[in-house]
Amino acid sequence: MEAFSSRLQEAGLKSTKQRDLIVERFFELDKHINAEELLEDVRGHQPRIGYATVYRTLKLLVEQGFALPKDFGDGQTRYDPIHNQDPQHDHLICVDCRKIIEFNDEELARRLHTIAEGMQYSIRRKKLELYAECQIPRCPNKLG
Amino acid sequence: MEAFSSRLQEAGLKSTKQRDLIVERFFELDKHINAEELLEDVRGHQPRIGYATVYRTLKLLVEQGFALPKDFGDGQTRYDPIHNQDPQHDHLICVDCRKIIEFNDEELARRLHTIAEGMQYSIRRKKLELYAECQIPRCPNKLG
DNA sequence: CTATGTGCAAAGGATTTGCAGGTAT
DNA sequence: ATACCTGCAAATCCTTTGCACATAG
Repeated sequence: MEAFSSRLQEAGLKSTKQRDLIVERFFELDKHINAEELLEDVRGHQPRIGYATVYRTLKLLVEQGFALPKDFGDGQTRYDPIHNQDPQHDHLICVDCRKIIEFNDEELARRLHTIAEGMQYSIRRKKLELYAECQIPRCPNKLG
Repeated sequence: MEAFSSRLQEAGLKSTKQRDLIVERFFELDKHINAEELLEDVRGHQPRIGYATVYRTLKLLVEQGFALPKDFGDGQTRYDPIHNQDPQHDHLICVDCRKIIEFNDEELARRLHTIAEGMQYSIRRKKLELYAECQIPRCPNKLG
């Protein structure tokens, strides 16, 4: 993503082949990935890349507003790529199979805005996760 | 809380003075506390209590449904006591002073229910946090 | 009695940092 | 040239575990 490259330049930071690869793969994979998974993927292209570089690049992406750290309660931080076209979505996590579904709801957004306003606050960002069970009997996603 | 004591007995677990103290203080303090803060408080009463006991007791409280672990992104797990009278609330976190405000909204709850239903899911639990900025000019809570 | 709990210290897992080279600009 | 980056390993932070002793039921 060239938006990221130009942001780097503005900040006086450098473009390196490791960093570029990590960022490229991060956006191509386009899922709620964690550092370990990203490292593994990236090592398929450049085997000598280390943990530190992946963590440092992810932190950079977060600082520059290209990724959002997420904690789904499994002990590791996952990172959600921000494609600047899409509005910020929420998540529904299946309690049975751990599938993560993204959603967006205008009415919900309006309500949250109203709630915050009522308390004299303006929302900067939010975290909304619904942990839910599939209603379909004998759902194919169900584990165990 | 005696509800907790009886739950312990049912599970064949024991009541000890450390455990009782930790649980008592946890509910008295009644805030989004982390293990370290709770340990510190409890050591004011029994200086020899160790980290492990606090962590083990908190885990017990969570397992038995008396506390909810929360991650507000500051690297530590905080625990929210569940007073069985109150319905499960959400949080608004001030991005300036980190104050945590609890809230409840019926219309919001209905909307979330509708959203999940539309995707063929039933909500088991949710995590909703609004990170927001105070609208009051020169808010006294503002840091820095 | 004997299963469960405690305190300590050591282990664990995820993430960060220090350092001695590398390498973009 | 000279910041900035990298890889490695060591360090750090929060949390869990192993173990020998203590204690509740």
